[in-house]
Amino acid sequence: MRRNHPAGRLPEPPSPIADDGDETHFCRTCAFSGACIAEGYGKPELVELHCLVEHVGPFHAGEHIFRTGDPFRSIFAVRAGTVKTSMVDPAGREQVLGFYLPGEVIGLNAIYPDQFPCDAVALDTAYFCRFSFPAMSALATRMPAVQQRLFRLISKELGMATLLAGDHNADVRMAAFLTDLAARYEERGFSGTRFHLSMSRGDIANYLRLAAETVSRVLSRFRQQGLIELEGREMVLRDPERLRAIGKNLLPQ
Amino acid sequence: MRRNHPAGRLPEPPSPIADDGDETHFCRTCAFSGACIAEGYGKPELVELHCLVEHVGPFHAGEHIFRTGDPFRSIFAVRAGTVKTSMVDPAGREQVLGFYLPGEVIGLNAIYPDQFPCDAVALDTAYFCRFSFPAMSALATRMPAVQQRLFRLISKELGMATLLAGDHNADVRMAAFLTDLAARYEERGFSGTRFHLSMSRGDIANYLRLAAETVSRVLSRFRQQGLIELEGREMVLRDPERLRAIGKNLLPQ
DNA sequence: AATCGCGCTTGACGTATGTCATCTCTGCCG
DNA sequence: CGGCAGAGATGACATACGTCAAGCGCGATT
Repeated sequence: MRRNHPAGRLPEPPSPIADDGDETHFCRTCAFSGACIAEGYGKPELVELHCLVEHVGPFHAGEHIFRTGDPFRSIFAVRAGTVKTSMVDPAGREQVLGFYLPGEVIGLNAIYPDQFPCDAVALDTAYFCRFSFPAMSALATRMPAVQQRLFRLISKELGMATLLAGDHNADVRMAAFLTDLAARYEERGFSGTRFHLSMSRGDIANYLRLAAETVSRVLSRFRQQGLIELEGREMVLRDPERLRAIGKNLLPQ
Repeated sequence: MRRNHPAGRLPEPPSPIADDGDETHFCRTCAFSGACIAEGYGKPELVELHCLVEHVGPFHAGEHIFRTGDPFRSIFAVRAGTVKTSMVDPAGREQVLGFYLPGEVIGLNAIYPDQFPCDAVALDTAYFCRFSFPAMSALATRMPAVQQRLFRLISKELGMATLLAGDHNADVRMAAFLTDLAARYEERGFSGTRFHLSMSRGDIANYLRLAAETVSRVLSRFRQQGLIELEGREMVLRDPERLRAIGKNLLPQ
């Protein structure tokens, strides 16, 4: 069967990177930047927040940021690249928990068990800000905006996990996945209609609790229906509104 | 088909109630009691924690504790009774999010959206401690143990939601559900092998993302296999270890 | 006592999606 | 250049679970 787009590769999408921070300013897209803005720049606490940050990386595709069972000491904000978190269930099957883009935070689910309950693997070259969690907690007790930010980050992640746990068919899951990804790219200032999928079909399938073959079939059908353009891992959303409508049952609001 | 247990009703299980708290002591089973113990009793902050508690109830079966969209001002610790939380998706289908026993806390998923994303309904007569969340946050900034407790409570809920989102068959889901329920009853000092199911088969099915008929069939099979005894909603776990083994893929650790 | 409604169970059947197998394409490496 | 491995697409088939339907038991209402 012929592909329904003209010959030739799609143009390169912009590369998502959020590393515009320095010693005294956060990356604009960082999940913690709101804490600063809320308090006003220049406060002495801000300097402290920066002091407890450590820049780490690069991690290359396939490298672990942390592993299941590692003692929980830090959370990580993605500065550049994409991360997959996953756990291996007692039957030895991998379960993908999430994908994380620049500006997002990984490691929050380690607070309760006090050790990482999952692996985090770079899907492409990735850089991070590492925040010592004890230090951040201590800071949070003096800086209500930081505490608020942490509560909201965890609570938001809880909301996402809840939605994914719902009972939805393959089309809904796939459309919601694409819409969510697009919204997150857009939120961070990247294109919300044109992006690179850093993860394999198998990872997407696993994340959505589908078989890889089902993901292939749904994507093929979406392409036939003119909802998307897709060549390899280069994605163009041709009809974001219909995608949103299809996935609405699984989307917030 | 004949039931495989002798004639006559099962004996009444003990009624789960956790209301042994007073003005200066928390209920032993309360999720917040740890915060006190960690700090040592008698500190002035403890009195403050008690000051921001308001006892509410009774709510009778079917009554709402809060509704979707209500502004988020408080979280609730269950003192007695059982609660179901659920959201209605855009297609109008109910999705049960969880069941909460005495000592457990509801409302944490409202922090991020700043309004309740779900309904909370009493399944039997229920009493609560209501904690003003702003007051509790403020207290948390002065009392690291309270902050820690809140972080851990939300993070734990995140872990549970993640497990439920996994891809597991009906037997695994049902066995894990029963094992988890038993563990939570036991943790609070009630029998972990003999308890009353306050929720309908339909609610269980919805929570586990199965059809009510499937729940009936699985329970019937578990009964035939001698794993459980069940009459109406009175449950006896006859082989908790095998149930745990069946559900292990979905259980923490 | 008769009626009704609801929760629950059980059987028959349909279907969405998983599983297995094959094929293509691409990139990598000797 | 040839061979190989892995990702992805697609078709054929299997199955777990949902849906539909019938029937039972029990408590509430009249």
